[in-house]
Order: sequence, then C-alpha cells, then structure tokens
Amino acid sequence: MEKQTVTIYDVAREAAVSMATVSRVVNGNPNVKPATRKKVLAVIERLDYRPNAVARGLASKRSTTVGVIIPDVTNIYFASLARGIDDIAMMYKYNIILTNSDDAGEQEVNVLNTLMAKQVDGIIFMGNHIDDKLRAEFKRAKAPVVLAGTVDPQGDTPSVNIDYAAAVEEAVTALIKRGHEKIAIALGPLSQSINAEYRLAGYKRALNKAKLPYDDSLVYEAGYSYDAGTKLQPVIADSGATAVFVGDDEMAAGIINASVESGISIPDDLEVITSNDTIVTQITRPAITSITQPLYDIGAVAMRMLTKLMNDKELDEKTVTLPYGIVRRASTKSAE
Amino acid sequence: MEKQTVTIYDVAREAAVSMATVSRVVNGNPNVKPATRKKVLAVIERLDYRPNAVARGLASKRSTTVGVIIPDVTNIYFASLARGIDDIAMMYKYNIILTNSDDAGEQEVNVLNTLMAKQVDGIIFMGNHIDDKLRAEFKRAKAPVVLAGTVDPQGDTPSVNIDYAAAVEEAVTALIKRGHEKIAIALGPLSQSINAEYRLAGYKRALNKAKLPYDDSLVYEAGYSYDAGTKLQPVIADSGATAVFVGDDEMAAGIINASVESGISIPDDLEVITSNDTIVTQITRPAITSITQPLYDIGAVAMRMLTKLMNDKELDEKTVTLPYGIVRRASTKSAE
DNA sequence: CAGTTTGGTGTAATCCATTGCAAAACACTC
DNA sequence: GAGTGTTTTGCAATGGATTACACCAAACTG
Repeated sequence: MEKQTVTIYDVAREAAVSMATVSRVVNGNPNVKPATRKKVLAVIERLDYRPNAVARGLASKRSTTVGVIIPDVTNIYFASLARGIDDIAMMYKYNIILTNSDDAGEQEVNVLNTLMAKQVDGIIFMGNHIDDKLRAEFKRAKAPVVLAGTVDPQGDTPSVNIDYAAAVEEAVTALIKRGHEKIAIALGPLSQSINAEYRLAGYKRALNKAKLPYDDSLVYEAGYSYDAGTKLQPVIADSGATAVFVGDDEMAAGIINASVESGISIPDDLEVITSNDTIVTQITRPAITSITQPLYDIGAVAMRMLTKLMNDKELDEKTVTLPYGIVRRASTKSAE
Repeated sequence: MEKQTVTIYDVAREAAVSMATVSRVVNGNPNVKPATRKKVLAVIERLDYRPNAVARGLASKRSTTVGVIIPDVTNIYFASLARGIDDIAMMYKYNIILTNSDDAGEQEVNVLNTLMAKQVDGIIFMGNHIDDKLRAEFKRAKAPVVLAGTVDPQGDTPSVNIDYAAAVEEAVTALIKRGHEKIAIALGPLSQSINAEYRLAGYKRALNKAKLPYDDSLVYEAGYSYDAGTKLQPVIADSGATAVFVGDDEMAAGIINASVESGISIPDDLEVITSNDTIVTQITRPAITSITQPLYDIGAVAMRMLTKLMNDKELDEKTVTLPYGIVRRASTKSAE
C-alpha cells in the first residue's frame, strides 16, 4: 500500500482552478482574489497537500538549502558556530546540509562538489586553512560562499572572524606586563594560516613591542585535543617558560591537568591563557583565563551575510571582524 | 554574466547519443557499449558536466538525503552520535540535513514536516522524549525513521540505545556494595521517559534488590548543564547523601566543582558517577567515574539501519541495544 | 461611452534528469 | 540468407512544481 502523494494538480482539480493559481496561493502571491484563495486553502487543508520541495527547487532553481562544511561536529568551537548558523538559517527558512570535512583538503573539495550538485543556494565554510585549490573551488561554485571562524589571508571570500592576532597580542602583552619573560605558545598545526599567520604573528608583535627576544623553541605545535595537551605539558615544563598561551581549550585543559599532577602550581609556576572560552575553561581547576569570542554570533552573522548574497544584495563589508574580549579566571594572576 | 549550467542534454548532443545513454553512463548502468561509454565520459569531462541532484531527485523519487533531528549540536553527547551518523551516511553517499529542535515538541514536528517536504529518504531522530504526537508524525511520514540515543517506551520505531536502566542499576549497585545507604540521583526533566522510565527505574531496582528504602527527596531534577549542576550541589549536600548518580556529564562536573569549592571531598564525602563518558569526565578533578557508551557507534548503527530501511530491506532487530560499560575514575572509591 | 488600466486566472513551456518500452544493431545458428 | 536471441540505443512519458505570457473582466479615465 504505497503512501500516495497529493500534488498541486490534485488540488487544482478539486478546487476547480488552475495549477498556477494554487501555486500563487501557496507562495503568497497577492494577485489572487480572496474568495479564490480561501477556496484553495480549504482544499489544501482537506487533502493535506504539502508542496514537494524538490520539484519546487527544480522549477525555481532555488533549493532553500545551504551547505555547511565543518571540520568536526564534535568540536565544541565549530559546533557553537554551527548552532548560530542553523538558528539564523531556520529564521530565513533555509535548511542546512551539514558535512564533516576533518579539515582535510581533499575531503573539503569533494564535499563542496556534492553540495553544488545538490544545488544549494549558498555555502558556509568552516576550517582551519584555505589553500589555492579551495579558493579555486569557491570561485567555480555557482553559489556564494561565506567563511565562518575561518580566515583567508588573501581575503577574497567574505568572512566573519575576530581579530585573532590582536587578541593574542593583547593576551601575551598582559603576561609580559606581569613580568614574564619566557612565554611559550602552544598552537595547532603551523601549516594552518590561523596559527602561523595570525596567532603566532600576534605573539611576535607582543614580544617585539616589549623588546623581548623571539625564541623558536618556545613555539609548540600539537593537535587540538586534551591528550595532545597532556603530552605537551612536560615539554613546556622543561622549557623554563613561566607562562603559556594556548590555541585550543581542550589542549589547555590537558596542559593544566598534567601540570597540576606533576606538582606545578598554576598560576604561580605557570600562567595559562587559552583561546576559545568554551565550557571547558570553566570546568578545569583552576579555571582557564581565555580570549572570549562571540561564537554563536560568528555563525549567525555569517549566515546573515549569506542570505544577503543569495538574494543578490550587496554586502556592507566583506570581511567582518567581531569584537573579542579576555575573561580572567584562576589560571592567571590578577593584574597589578 | 550568468554562470551557465551544462545539462545532460548538452552532453548528449555533443556526444551524438541520446540523453538516456548519457544517463546510463553516469549511473553506471552496464548496458552500454564500452566505446560509447568512453566517448560519453570524454564529453562529460570536456564540458565539466555534473548531474543536477535536484532534477535527479525529482525523476527518481530519491533524494539521497536523510534528515537528522538533534536537540542541540553543541551538546557533545548528541554531537558524537551525529558524527557517527554522518560518517556512515557519507559512506553510503547520503547527505545529512541537520536541524536543531531544542527538544521542543512543537519544533520537532515542524522540522519533521520540513524534512518530509524536502523529500528526504529517511530520518534519524534524536531527542529525550517521544510523545504520541511525535509517534503519529513518524507514522504519517513516507520515509523510514530510526531513533538514535533516544528511547520510545512503546518501541514502535526502530532504535539504537544502550540499556540505560541496567547501566544505572549496575552503577548504583556498586555504590551500595561500598556501603552507601543514602544515594542521591540527579537527572534531567522527569517528564522525559529516558529519565523517568529508564534511569530512575534502574535506580529503584538497585535499591530494591538491596532492600534499601526509596526516598523521593533524594531524586533531583535539573537542566543538562554545568550551571544546573553547581546550583544543585548545595541541595544535594544538605540531603545527607554520601553518593550521587548523575544523568549528564556537564551537570556532574558542576556538582563536583561546587562540592570541592565548599570543602566537600570527592570521593571521600561524596562519590559521583555520571552517564555519558564525554571528554568532560576526564577534565574535572577528580575525574568522573562514568557509564561508557559507544556514542559514535550508536549513530553509526542507526544510520546503517536506516540505509536498510530505505532500500526496503528487513531489519534483523528493530530495537538494537549496544553494550555499555563503567569506567572507574577518581570520583569514586575503588571497589574492595 | 470608447479607451486604458488593473486585477485575476489559465495555458503551456520549462526546469533536468530517470526509465519503461520499442526499435535497431549485431552475432550466431542452421 | 532467413530466423532467433542479445546487446545497445533512442523515444517519449514522467516527476511536481514555477512562471512568462495571454486573456478576459472589471474598474477607471476623460
């Protein structure tokens, strides 16, 4: 017993009007006589008619669907952006096709092509690195692309971010002011521009302004995970650094716990500042001082921009920079 | 300068064959002479033709898209399931339309209807409670539905879970064996069957078997969040309970931190066991003993079941129960 | 009151593929 | 070379909407 589908044609017949009129009623086109509208709506109600979005998409060339590429949904940072994206998308009646890319270039390109095949009206891309191949794909795409929480040093693609370099600079400068001279920095892969070209640059700038020497051996590269942090901690301890800036909250949590366990007092022996202000920063003991970012808003603003682009409107600014802050918790000493 | 689209018709013309043949080549239909196939593939390559998935969906009545309803992507528990779902979906060439429901019945129904309008081939539903309204919608849907990490006490809908009641019973029994007589239980809303009909039932069973009295006032209802945990902690402390089972990891983290801060020693004064073994359980100090669940697999198995249903195959079992475990960490004393 | 707008509705083309059926092409057999 | 059986291929219907265009009727204009 196949579940049969009610089509616009059925409605037209029952209501004794043409398909065009039914379509107008469904789409809220004002050029329909109120009496006709009422009659059609009654039939729609009676037959429980629901427009087929696929057919609609084919005819109108708009799928009211946007593609979202995310490195990993289980990463709280990106998941928070995704939440902002979805909420705004829903507000504008768009749906989200969400796909994990694992930050892998090849996979990103693949996914992008699948999304284009599905005729998404736009794409929001999240990732840690944009390379030429990706840029080329973005150009090739018929749909607009917006980057969320993702930097493209070349700035071709519209994007929403905070000023990572300035945030790191401010955080590190605060450490310097408290007298630290050996400040380590633990980041994700330096092959990713967010780390190499923004965070590290901010760190260098802070050192520079304070006329402190930049020392390669205080720069650490690790994975974005708790375990990576615990493994990295002894190395940092050996370096003699008295403070560390960390590029990922889970990594920072790993460093904190491993430090405490090996008898290092935080913040007395080592001050720690991290980057994303996720819930993790409140759970550790001591809790972690962090750069704060409007995560939800980064996603939300990116989606708002995308809706504009999808409707062929101009963007006020192509590269949006939202404000960041720094929230002090117990992993750093109070400023004097 | 409109970006023009290459259609199957263009390919057919250029290759001097019919659309049907092109379609066969694209879909890997074996009834094509190798020479023809090669010729068509060459043209496809040259024109950079990519099939329009929407048109394909309309003609074939399959969208190769599945809907996924999730309470909140930023919840690590559900996000982990989603990751399993997406990986398997991708393996079977399906895409995921992901939508947040906030666990709100009305929103869930809405979203379900939108997904059906988009002609998804199947739906994976995650949530904390299934009511009659939802069950009715599931029946009405033309596409199969599978529940992931979500119980339906009536068991109409295929689902993948662990045996929550047994897990809680085992955890609480272990506490009882260590001599606890006043064991509190902190859960999410009791209006949700996972809490009222499974976790609480397991708790009662454990007490029952040990002939301990069941005391209403040791049952706490709170939100699934860190803050809810910190707020709940003083109440638990006042109850005189010497151990507590918690239904959510973030809530447990809140209870732990608030306890430690108010001078309560964990596990000496209060033992804590939680439910989901997310990364949070490793980050707190003490780390939290937890029921372990194969989160990724719950999602993955659910998606596998859905692919079977979408291809009209029979399910071996409709209600799949995956194994759980209990991992001891520092928030409980070692068993003697 | 003829002439022009405007409003409401229908006709039919279009969107881009899939697919059942029929025909053509080819290979064999006797 | 006719007859039979397979492969290949094409024709054309189909899926369920949107939308340009045409048309008629009602309302307005001077």
